[in-house]
Amino acid sequence: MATTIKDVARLANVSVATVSRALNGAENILPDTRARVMTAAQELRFTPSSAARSLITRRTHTVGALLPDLYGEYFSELIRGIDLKARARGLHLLVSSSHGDAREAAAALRAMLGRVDGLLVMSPHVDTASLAANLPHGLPAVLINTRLPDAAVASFAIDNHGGAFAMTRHLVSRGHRLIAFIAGPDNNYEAQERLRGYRSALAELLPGQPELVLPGDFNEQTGWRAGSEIATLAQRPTAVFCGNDMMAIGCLAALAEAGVRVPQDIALAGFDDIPIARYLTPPLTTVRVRIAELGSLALDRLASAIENPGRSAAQHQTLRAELVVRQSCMP
Amino acid sequence: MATTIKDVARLANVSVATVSRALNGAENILPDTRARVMTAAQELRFTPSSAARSLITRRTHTVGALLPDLYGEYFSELIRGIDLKARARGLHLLVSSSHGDAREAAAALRAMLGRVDGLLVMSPHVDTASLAANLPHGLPAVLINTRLPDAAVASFAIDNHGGAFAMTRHLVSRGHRLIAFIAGPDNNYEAQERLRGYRSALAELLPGQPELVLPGDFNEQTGWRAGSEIATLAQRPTAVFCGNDMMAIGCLAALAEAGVRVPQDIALAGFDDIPIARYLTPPLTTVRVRIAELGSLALDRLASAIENPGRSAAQHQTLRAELVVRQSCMP
DNA sequence: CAAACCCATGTAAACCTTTACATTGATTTT
DNA sequence: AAAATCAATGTAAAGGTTTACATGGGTTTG
Repeated sequence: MATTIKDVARLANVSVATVSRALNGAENILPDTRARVMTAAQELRFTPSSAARSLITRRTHTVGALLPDLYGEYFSELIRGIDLKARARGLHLLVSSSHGDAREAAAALRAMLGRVDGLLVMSPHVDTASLAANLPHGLPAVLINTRLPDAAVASFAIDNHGGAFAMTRHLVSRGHRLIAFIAGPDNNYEAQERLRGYRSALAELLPGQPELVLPGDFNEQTGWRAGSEIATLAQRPTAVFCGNDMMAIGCLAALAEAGVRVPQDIALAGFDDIPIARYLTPPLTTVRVRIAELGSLALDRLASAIENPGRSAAQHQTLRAELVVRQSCMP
Repeated sequence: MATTIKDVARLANVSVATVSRALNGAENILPDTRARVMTAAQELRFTPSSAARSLITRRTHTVGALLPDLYGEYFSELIRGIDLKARARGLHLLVSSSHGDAREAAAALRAMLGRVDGLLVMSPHVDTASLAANLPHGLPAVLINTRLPDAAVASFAIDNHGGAFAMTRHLVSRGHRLIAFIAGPDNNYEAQERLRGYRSALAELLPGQPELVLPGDFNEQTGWRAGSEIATLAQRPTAVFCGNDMMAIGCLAALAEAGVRVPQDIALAGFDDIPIARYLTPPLTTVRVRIAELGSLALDRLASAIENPGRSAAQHQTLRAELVVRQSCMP
């Protein structure tokens, strides 16, 4: 690290400009000179100071990912998808997470400001989203699963409403009439959309049939709690649709503990199709969301926004969510 | 981003040095002057260029995490633990992953070089580990779950051998004699240690009893494959000890599919105690590894190595792995 | 053969901040 | 009252790289 471009220049008997050109693959340089520079650089184990470089080029070759949390398979998959593409494009990935509220998110965002060429923001909080909208002008950003109607920012989202609607329809078509729904956190956009999908399907397909919504927060524990409650209900529903797979896992455990068999006694469905969903006992019927793909797409869009700062299509793209029927709701 | 410290200085009617001092909380500055600078900075939405700053201070306030993969709950938990502490200390987190082989890892490591103040390296590949040992002199690093006997680098590891030994002993104490083991990847240090623990426990507690080791790679799929094979075995083992929880999940699914009941027909055990382990049906007996804590500890150590470059204790610390008995091996 | 040109390379400015050192004016000491 | 000290602020160098512009030798062209 102590070795600079000057040291290389001295050893190769050229100027620093030539070293820079050789290392960055400029055209107009004698093959012989380039070779000499390369050798010298290798010999000295020279690594250009990225600080100095980005100071002048105004590029950090880093993208920031602002996530609500790093907990569980969902985000694991998302990061995996992002990282995959980031690596392929030679971009570094700066992650930040665990920001409970919008204020923390704002701080995290500000801290990233000079360090990244672009930003991937996934935030369920509506106010955080609006914050992302007043990003420093010119900093490319892509929103993931966030509502931000008229902002000049590209965004990707899962079709949560459509997926939840399809799942509810599927359950209805299987003869279920009383279908419980375990909701996600109130202030979470995805959770809201899924709940809305459940409700509109009920309203359309089973008019007059009451809904049964239990609170949850997307973690196993609240799924477990809801499952225990359902098991003891006087008028027990014949199907439970969980706002995400994690809660379905918790719910499944609670039901098993209470002696309620899935799928014989009750049908169970989740949302996300996290990798282990198919390995549960019984395998979980769920809505497939290509989470890693969501991350990959978002990063690709961000990367092209960085490369062509001009035409930043503030497009919103929705990813279809597809029904995956497994044994957890096949009597 | 176009606004620099000079703009602030002009607006506040002071020199750039004073702005710098005011913003960085130097002592010797008139409260009135400081206030004026703060106001100006806020008004202009000034954010110091981290490139320029780290160019001169030689600090990036960023740590790099080099991970083998970002797949599944294990790494999700690890990153969570790292991120938690990093945030608390005002450090940014640069992640890099998916490096299949040592060459890729080396490239990732080199790319991080100027960008981080320290490095967290988790690599199962022995050759990668040795690579971490010849890091640019002076760059603090902490190794996680990696074998590197005599390097001058701090390291943390789970007591994989002890955990596997304890689990095997537990199974033996429950009366099991033929205990299968589903191994992790060959070239993975953790996998090796766990296998070694299984073997030494067998040798010590059931001398003469043959071992039964099936290949695996730590993913659900190979666990499933091994489970299917076990189900059809002529002389079926009475217990299966999986090298990690992911494979246990796959194995459980395969056994259920084949009509082999857990725990009535066969006992099942895993390793890691990932969050969902307790929510499986039946809840999984496993070895608890405080994964998030492992990450937190490693980051704390790294942070203190960064702050006190002098006394870099190249200590190796082992984290106890503790048995968690749940219903998957209680007949 | 001189002029025009081209190509490889060198020189130096620019990027933005921190900080050692210089300066100033006020306050204390002799 | 002059000298010494001190605190607040200013000046300018330094950090390592890229790149616009300058330079100079060789080649082509008229």
